Amino acid sequence: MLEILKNHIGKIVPLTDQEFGFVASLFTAKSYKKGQFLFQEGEHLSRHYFICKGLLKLVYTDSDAREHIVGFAMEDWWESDFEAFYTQQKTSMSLICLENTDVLYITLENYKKLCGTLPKIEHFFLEKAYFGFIAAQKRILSTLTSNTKERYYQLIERYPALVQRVPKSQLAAYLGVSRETLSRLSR
Amino acid sequence: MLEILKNHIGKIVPLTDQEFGFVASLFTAKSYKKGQFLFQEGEHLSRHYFICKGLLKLVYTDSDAREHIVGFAMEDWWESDFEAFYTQQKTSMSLICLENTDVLYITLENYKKLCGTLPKIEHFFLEKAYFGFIAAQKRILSTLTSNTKERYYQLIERYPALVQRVPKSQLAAYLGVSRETLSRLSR
DNA sequence: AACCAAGTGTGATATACATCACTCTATAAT
DNA sequence: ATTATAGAGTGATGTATATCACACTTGGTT
Repeated sequence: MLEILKNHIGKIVPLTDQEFGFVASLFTAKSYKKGQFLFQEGEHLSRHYFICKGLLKLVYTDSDAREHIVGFAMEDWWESDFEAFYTQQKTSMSLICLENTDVLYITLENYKKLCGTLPKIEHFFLEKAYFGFIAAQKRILSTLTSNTKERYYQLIERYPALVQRVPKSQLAAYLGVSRETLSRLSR
Repeated sequence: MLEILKNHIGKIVPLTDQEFGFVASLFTAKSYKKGQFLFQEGEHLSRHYFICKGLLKLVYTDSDAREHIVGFAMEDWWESDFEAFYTQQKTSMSLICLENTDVLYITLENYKKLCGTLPKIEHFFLEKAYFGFIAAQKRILSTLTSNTKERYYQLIERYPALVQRVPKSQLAAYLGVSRETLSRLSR
């Protein structure tokens, strides 16, 4: 699993073996089964997750117990409740496995140590943050400019592998429409 | 105007006078009148803007010539078409003054020089990027969980000063509803 | 073989919102 | 003083989507 992380980081900031040895020493591997929670709404959260294998959903559950999917995460993605992690508040969302999943996680303490020691890694996370922000802005723009059908086809185009692996009811919860409406789209 | 920037950065990473002198040498001041474009869809963009005074909208215009407001920017905010700036593609959006506006801008070249020289500043931008991402994610969640009326009141609660200064038709273009629907909300 | 749960499709009805058309007001321009 | 213009309110109507109810398929479990 560490090899996956090394390749992933190396695409943006190449690291020497020694540097990566330090990075690796700050991560912990863990596996989860389909249906398990990595964290749950209202908990304290001290981990940022890198997904080596598997598929997850980041979920907000509203007062009527409806699930809204803030995002999916699969191989080579980072995920967490970022506000809760970074500002050390209680989580407002849950991270749940849609498939059996292997992750590497880093604690906030180690994250700070890492960025303080290796500026290259801070640059790596900055780049990740920029592209996360850009992707979020595109999703907002998509809801402003497009109807449900268009948004669904944009999703297929943008993340074809994801759409194959996720039930349509879950895609509906991501797009913000009912599963019935999504089911009727192609007519 | 430089004093505003110094205070702004200093809230996250305190700088010595010498350090800030270097920062300041890489920014350029410029003023715009209400209605002017800082940049326009389809242009090349090499500047990242810090708003010292004024109010702007970041706009995407669709194929039917409808304006969709991706975001507003006012005092103490940073704005640009971030993807275009950072990856040096053509802009897909326009940045337009809603009031007379004073900005400080930094070019991509100077931005890279700055981050390469002063790791503290890279940390500053990382923090800005994180909070930008968190805010975008909250806006997405707001569209998933809430109806128009709720989203409008969330906007008022979150940015009361902004709502005072922006015409309701523009708020409608930000919320993604027609101005008529926004006008009928309170009934 | 029988049963159960998850995922999906679809009909009927209700509702939120868009759209078009018109009006009114306040402010700026002539 | 008169005329534009921007912003905002509102009535009538059409449409996209939510909601409720039920049926069907599939793969796993007893």
